[in-house]
Amino acid sequence: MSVDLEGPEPLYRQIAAVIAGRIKNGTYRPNRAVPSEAQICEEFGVSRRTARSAYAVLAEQGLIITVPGRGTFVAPQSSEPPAGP
Amino acid sequence: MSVDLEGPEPLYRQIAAVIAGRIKNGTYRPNRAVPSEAQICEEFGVSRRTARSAYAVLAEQGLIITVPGRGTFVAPQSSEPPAGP
Amino acid sequence: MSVDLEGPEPLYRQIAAVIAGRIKNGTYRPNRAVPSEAQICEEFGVSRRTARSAYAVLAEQGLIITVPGRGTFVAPQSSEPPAGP
Amino acid sequence: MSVDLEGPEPLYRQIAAVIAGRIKNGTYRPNRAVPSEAQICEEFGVSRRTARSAYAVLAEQGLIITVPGRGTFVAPQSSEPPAGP
DNA sequence: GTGGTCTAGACCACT
DNA sequence: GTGGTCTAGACCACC
Repeated sequence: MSVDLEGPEPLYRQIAAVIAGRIKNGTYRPNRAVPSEAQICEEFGVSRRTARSAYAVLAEQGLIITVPGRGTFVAPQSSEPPAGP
Repeated sequence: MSVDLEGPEPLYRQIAAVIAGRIKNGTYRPNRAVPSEAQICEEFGVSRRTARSAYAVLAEQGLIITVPGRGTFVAPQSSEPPAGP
Repeated sequence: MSVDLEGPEPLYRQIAAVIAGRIKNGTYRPNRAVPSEAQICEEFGVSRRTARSAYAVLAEQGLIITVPGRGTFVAPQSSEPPAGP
Repeated sequence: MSVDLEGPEPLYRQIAAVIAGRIKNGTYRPNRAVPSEAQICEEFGVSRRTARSAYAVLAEQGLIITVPGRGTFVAPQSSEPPAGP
């Protein structure tokens, strides 16, 4: 769940992977908020720039959507929902 | 740990061998950075071109990987890790 | 250019009318910024909510457009431009 | 060909539009370099951050491709070539 | 020389 | 509070 500051993988990609994992395992659920950019800065100890880059990756993958002034949310039908019928 | 300026072995191969040795004996560990090209230039007193050639050899052997904008790193499962279970 | 705190007209409408006047007489020109919400607060001594309400009126009239992260601007071809051909 | 620093459109989008126009009208031709990020900074008087954002837009549209250490280039079959058979 | 990554800070509208 | 935009600076590998 943590990132490797000294590893070869860019920080923003590591963070994106961590958040993507939480979305896929149901920690963050569809139509619910993911941590704000500021919270990402705190949790991973990175600048806002890096936090935004991480979320840009996830948005490009369609996993999250951002709403100016409101926040960032897990996309409605992202990947595999944690529970079926 | 030094190089032989007058021997038959090309400088860049001598340097590559030194670095490979440090990787194999655990001085440089998997997923951690090796010295930057600039640091190689300083340590061995060589040009940047020579430093690059040395790292090209190591990359071809799969010992290191380079990541644009982040640096050069020891490959994840390179050769023998310094400590077992 | 001032507002009437005791009159029947809501503050935000009075402010909207003042700004609309400045747009129409060319004080604020097309594609140029109008005062930020914070500046409206200062100039008229109102709360941010009131400033926002005033600008909401102008946006509804098509006189201004807002761009997240950049500011608020006079619409491209708003009403009567100050100078003809 | 210039940008409006005070207009509502974000700078990076204005720059992206200018470069896209030059690609479409043949000023910049397929498989040829577009201005480097540094040149964009100079020509439009913006920071490198803004220059990169502009090129990110064009890359997303498939108009350009970037090659680390080499430069940025017009994509091979971008849009309408300026001359037919 | 090139682009890729990262930091620390700012101001804006929006809720 | 939120995200969107922008600046000024840095270090890195790559050519």
